[in-house]
Amino acid sequence: MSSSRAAAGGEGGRAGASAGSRSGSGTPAGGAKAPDKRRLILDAAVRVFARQGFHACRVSDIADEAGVAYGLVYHYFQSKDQVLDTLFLQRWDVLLEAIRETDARAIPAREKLEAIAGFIVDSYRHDPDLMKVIIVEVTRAANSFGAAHLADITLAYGLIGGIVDQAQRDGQFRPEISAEFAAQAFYGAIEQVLTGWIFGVVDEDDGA
Amino acid sequence: MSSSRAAAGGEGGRAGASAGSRSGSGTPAGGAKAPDKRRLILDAAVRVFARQGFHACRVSDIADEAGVAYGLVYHYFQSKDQVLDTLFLQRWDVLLEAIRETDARAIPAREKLEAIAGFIVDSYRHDPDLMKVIIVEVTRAANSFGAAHLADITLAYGLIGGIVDQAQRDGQFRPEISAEFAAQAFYGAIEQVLTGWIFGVVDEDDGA
DNA sequence: TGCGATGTTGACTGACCAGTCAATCTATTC
DNA sequence: GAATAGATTGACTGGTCAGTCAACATCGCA
Repeated sequence: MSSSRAAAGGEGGRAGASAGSRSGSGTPAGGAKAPDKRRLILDAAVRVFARQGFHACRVSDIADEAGVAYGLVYHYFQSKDQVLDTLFLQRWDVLLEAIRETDARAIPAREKLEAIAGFIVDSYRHDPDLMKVIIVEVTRAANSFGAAHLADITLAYGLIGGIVDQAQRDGQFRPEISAEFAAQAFYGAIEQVLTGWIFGVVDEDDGA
Repeated sequence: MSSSRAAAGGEGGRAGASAGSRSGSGTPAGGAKAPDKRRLILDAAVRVFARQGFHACRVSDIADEAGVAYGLVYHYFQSKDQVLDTLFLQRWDVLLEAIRETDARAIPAREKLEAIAGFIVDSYRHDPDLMKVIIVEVTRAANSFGAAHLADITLAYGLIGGIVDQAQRDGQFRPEISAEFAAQAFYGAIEQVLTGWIFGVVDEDDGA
């Protein structure tokens, strides 16, 4: 479910304005024919982006890493940007869904936030490269991809803010600081800790 | 004092390897002759970087904004990178000094952290463009400039961590989570809130 | 006033790389 | 076993910019 939706979401941003002109788009429309190479390219891109960074790498690096020809990347994706867009949307949808699901549970707000933090940390432990790419190249890249996906990113803050807001009305949380401020600080703290792990400036122990 | 020190720190990173070949380097050595144009270029760069982003802008944009010829940028700076390096180092030194000074005061650790957060927020209020550039283009740009200045950035985390560590020994703070973890989360929360202000996803009220 | 040093100019070059495209290969269908 | 459609290839193009450089302007000093 999530993969098809994420793959379809290709408004992109930068790059050409000639979208949706050809037949389909990413996935070869109806007949599920060649999911192999497309997936291969995405997985290779994660590794290359994580290793060299999005801007520092060339499309040929991705093709080489995937073991396919240069042109094939453009057979499955409209642009280099769209490869990253796809990776991001795919994962971000999962995160948003996890937040919504957590929020729906009948547990104290504090535990909800702990669950969300735990989910993000688990995502990192499960696939560090992918999380590195998403955080470093999108979430924290406010001038490039962060701007293109600002709405999606802000949605996550909003959901977290909603949890805090509700808890403040219930009297679970103190009302001194605004919910959206708290949400921002909460998310920022998690992301910074992950960034610390990613770049090895702190080693991985917990506490929260 | 701080400007001359910051201007001198020019190991840089990327770009050419032909450093320090010509006479002096940045500031025209001994005789304080033309501080005008150099400062003009730095100020223009702040505006351009804040508006367009470092990667998206051209060196000619900086020159135009400053009202000087293209080549003059290269008279005062070895590379486009070095312009940003200079801006960063200049401001970061001020921050590090503020943290050290705060730490030296005989006040509770909680107040120290509040003072540091306040200093960063004040820096933003005083010159939002400069803080935007430093946060967006350096501090959060872990793959490009963040990597080049990792040592400086980590130094700040270390100083904050030191405050927490001391407070844990004193019994002021609980020892459950490691000091470096706390420092990372503390700094991340501040930076994320500022980022929220910078990109207008949250409006500016306080609470902490 | 003349001369070296320093400041200032902007056209030009060289490298880099995203994206194109025509050709080739590999099913699948009738 | 042709014919069609999609998959795959990689050499090539076009545009973009960082950085260079040779010429010109201005300043300070003897």
